[in-house]
Amino acid sequence: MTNLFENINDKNIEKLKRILKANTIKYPKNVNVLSNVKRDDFIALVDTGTVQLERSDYDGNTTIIDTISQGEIFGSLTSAIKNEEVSCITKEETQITFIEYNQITNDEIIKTDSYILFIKNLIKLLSEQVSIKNSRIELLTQKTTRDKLLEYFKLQAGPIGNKSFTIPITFTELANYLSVDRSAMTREINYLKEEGFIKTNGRKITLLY
Amino acid sequence: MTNLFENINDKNIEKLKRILKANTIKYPKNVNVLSNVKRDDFIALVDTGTVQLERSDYDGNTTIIDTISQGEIFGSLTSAIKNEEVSCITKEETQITFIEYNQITNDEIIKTDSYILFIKNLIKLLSEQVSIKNSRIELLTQKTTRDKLLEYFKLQAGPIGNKSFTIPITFTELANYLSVDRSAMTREINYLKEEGFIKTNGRKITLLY
DNA sequence: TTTATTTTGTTGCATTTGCAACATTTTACA
DNA sequence: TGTAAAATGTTGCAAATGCAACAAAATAAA
Repeated sequence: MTNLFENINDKNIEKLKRILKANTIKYPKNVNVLSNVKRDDFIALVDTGTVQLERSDYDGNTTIIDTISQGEIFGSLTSAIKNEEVSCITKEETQITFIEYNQITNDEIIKTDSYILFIKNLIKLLSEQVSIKNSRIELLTQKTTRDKLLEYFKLQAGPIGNKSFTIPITFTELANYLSVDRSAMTREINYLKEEGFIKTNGRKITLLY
Repeated sequence: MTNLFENINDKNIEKLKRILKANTIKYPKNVNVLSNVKRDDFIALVDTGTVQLERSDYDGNTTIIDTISQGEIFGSLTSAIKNEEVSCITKEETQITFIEYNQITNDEIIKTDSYILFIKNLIKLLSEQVSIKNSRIELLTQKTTRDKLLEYFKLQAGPIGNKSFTIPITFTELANYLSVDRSAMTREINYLKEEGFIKTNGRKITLLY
């Protein structure tokens, strides 16, 4: 995942932030960030920490739409956060830098040396977001839990097709990510084991096909 | 939806395209575009027509990952098209302009007058793509077909909350978009009608709540 | 206009899945 | 280290859903 200030040295990062009128704020754990920032179109960069875009159903269930980690961006331009039911919660102590969309092409910034690099990073970052979301859509459009799991395993195995890998999230989070019931997912994993498709050891999965 | 060359006059568009070494190709209906373009990272702009990113299952089922219309972009940076099973099919006669990612910041282009406008459009376009995909993810993560439909209706009703609207796609396409079985979706729509939640007249939906 | 193609409507049935309601294990943290 | 919180494991059951297999209606194409 590309970092917004990749290949730019600290001094120039500070300069860019100043000219962009970037606003850096530190939040404690479990705070709704959006309540503070429902203003203009902006890009929010997670400097440190993690935030999650969550939707709460009428019956209290929570679905995670997106998890944004260090170096990644979110914002009113990219998110369905105009939607009131979506909230943006810090999962740990998190520092966020806000940049107004209109500042990205202000008169001063476009004369700055590291501007081109910054723009290139931003475009790459956004492109990666689209790509990641396409992957998730591919998972979510699978009809059965089994198909979702097998497709997820295929993604984890990577283009080389490793037979063994450790999933980077808990099974509870995976169920949420795939939008299936956790117990039903566990059951399906057991079926896959019984039928000899996979072996598991904690979060380590080994494909047997 | 923002157009990549919005607010740029024809003469400057031509100039930009030339400096970007943009490559414009015309395709007939029902052609796989990607077979021609598996090279470097690129952005593909649909000048006219429509293309669809599709995934074909082992058992022949087709799921539409994305539909790209006039003025919109797709490309190896944004799509999961590195994945071999995803193909990109023209749905009508379609003209596409290809721009290599690295050209977006070439030496000549950054001195061009309309460059800033172009970059701003590109960033906005990419942001909109992320937003659209977030919406679809919101739909797909709904647990039941009923919830998917109601959420889709809510999106169609818009922020003002119109009670009546005509869905812009066929029910067959909607079922595909929501990743549910079409006949099961029809059944659920009937239940919604019986229970007095909605009225329908062809593709016109009226919300009664 | 006639023909072909696509979309829509309908229903029975087997399967999948969510849900509830637990026990158990692991991890986080005071 | 002890305790609270989170994650994992398990199972019965009702409900939701995919699938197959049609017929009919609406559109598009020749």
